[in-house]
Amino acid sequence: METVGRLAGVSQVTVSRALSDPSKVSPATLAKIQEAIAQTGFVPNALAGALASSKSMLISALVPSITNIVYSSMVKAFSEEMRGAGYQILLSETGFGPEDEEKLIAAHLSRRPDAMFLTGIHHSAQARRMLLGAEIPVAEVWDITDSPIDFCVGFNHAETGRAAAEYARRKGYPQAGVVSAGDERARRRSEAFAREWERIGGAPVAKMLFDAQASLANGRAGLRGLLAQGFTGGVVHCSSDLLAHGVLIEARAQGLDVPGQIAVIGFGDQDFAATVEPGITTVRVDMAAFGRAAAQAMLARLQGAGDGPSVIDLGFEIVERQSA
Amino acid sequence: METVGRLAGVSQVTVSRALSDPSKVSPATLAKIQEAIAQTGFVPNALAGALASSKSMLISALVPSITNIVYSSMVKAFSEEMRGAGYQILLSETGFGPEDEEKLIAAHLSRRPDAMFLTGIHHSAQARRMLLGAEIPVAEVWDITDSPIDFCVGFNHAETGRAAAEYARRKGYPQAGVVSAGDERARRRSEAFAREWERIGGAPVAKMLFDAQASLANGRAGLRGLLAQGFTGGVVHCSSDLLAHGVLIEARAQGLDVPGQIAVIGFGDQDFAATVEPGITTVRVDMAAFGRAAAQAMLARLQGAGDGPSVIDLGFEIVERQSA
DNA sequence: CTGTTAGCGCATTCAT
DNA sequence: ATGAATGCGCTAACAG
Repeated sequence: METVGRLAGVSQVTVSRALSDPSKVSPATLAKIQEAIAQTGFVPNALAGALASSKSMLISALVPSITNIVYSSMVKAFSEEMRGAGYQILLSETGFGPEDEEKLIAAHLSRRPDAMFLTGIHHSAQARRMLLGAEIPVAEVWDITDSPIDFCVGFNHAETGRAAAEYARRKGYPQAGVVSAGDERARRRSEAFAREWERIGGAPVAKMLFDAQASLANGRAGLRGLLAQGFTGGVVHCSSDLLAHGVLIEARAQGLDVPGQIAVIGFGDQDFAATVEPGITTVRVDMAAFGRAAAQAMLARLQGAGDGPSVIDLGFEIVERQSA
Repeated sequence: METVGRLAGVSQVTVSRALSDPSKVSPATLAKIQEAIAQTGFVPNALAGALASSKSMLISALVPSITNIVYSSMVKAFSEEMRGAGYQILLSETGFGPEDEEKLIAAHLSRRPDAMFLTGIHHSAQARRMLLGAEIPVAEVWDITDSPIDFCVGFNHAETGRAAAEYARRKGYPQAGVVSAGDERARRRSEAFAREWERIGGAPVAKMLFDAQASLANGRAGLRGLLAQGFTGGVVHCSSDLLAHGVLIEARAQGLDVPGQIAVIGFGDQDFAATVEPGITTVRVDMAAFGRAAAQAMLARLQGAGDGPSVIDLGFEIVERQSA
């Protein structure tokens, strides 16, 4: 800025002003400064700016996996919204489980983000302490709790399982099975389905619980596993649409009619759920909406507009298609 | 650090040393400092550190879309590798097209990243100038060119199309069609397929070129479009496995035999390509490998180990399955 | 092994 | 509308 200023015949402060609030500088000098910037190829140093102003315009975001469309579409919506307000996103993957998350949170906080986006509501005590100590807005997204660190945006996972169980019972399927991916929230949905199914009179539920992430291959293996357990037909509750699609493929490969012999309920309402044949009956949750809602609540806090609600439940809805 | 130092009975510098290189501090004071840190909940300010040392330990990464598994898996592999060396990733979406990319590059450079990860080889002149001016390692990934800004890691997109055409001709399919997504590289693959197919004696190629991203729905619409154009059967080259899967679904919905009436070639060898039925014949490119290779080359430059090769061609391979 | 002295490049007072 | 002075919290020499 010093150099640019000299070239424009003004001081460093004036250059700073021209950049942060052009209206505070006379049009004539503004023009000279802009020319000097163009000539020198000057790029302001945001590190120094952040240090001086203690506003980094940086938002930290931590998700379990960026290759998982559920999280990446949340982050996408979130960052588009935040970018509109001038913020950039420092994104990291935590994997599933709070161990490494703690180190990551520390690393992120050292960059003095203006706010933080976290996935889920389970964080180590130390992590909570650090977050509280940072005194910045913290969003916990994709799940809800009564005691968020700051605020949470999500829905009740167990409730989706119960709703699916009730739906399936109403349809009169003779048996039920679940196929579930390894993450904690997926398990909670599946467990809730099974428990509710049995509670309202269903026969004991066959289970295929994977440790790995959801994939088509696991969906196929899941149905094979259920059949091997003596599951002879009925409804299969899957912790994600991807698994549901895999079950569909395996059912067809085995010559089983869907939904006549095997009915399938997915989760997520990904775009392909409506496109495959038969269409997948599923639980719709609007991933992008979580990202947007988190961003809006965060921006409100960043702009000091009171604290707003601390629990934002966006709910879900069962979408009936042909698979169940 | 001042506060921590007072608590530990040492000066601020000693605290700095204890953090950056514990071996430069006596075990006794180190212990005292660590205790003081624990008591105060001190989190070092990486902004100040970066400003003072001109090493931000930050890597900028720009991808067209984070919800696209192709890019997100590249970034995933890249960031895992870079994180191992202590770097964090500042990630942004550029969308497709170099317009907004320029602004994003400027925004990223203002944070003084130690290096930059770019997708593709097409960047505005102004962007190139800024990047060159920043004097940092720049990786251009997922495509290759003879004149990278710094270095590139990718493969020849047109060549994949030509290889697919040759494969398809050898198989003797009577006609060919292409279904292509909107991005420039997808187009290049599709165009190369069509041109080569016709060059080596194939009949004129029917085309369905979408402006949008690939999706199952577009794959289905693509096959419908080809059939409407008078395509009566033969091979369909798709710019991605997702489109290929959509074509497969539509073919089945229309009662067309695969590969008897409709043969399908995809691109990418995503995990589902081997799982669906019939398995998708496709062009395998190892997304994670691009990320890793980019990271390794970047780390070498960051550690000043000469400049290394500036064009890293990781190639591709055709994977034959049942669909073609 | 530890402390002192200078900046890093800006934003933020307070002047003028 | 502009400038001078000060400090954000740290690292990098240089002493001792």
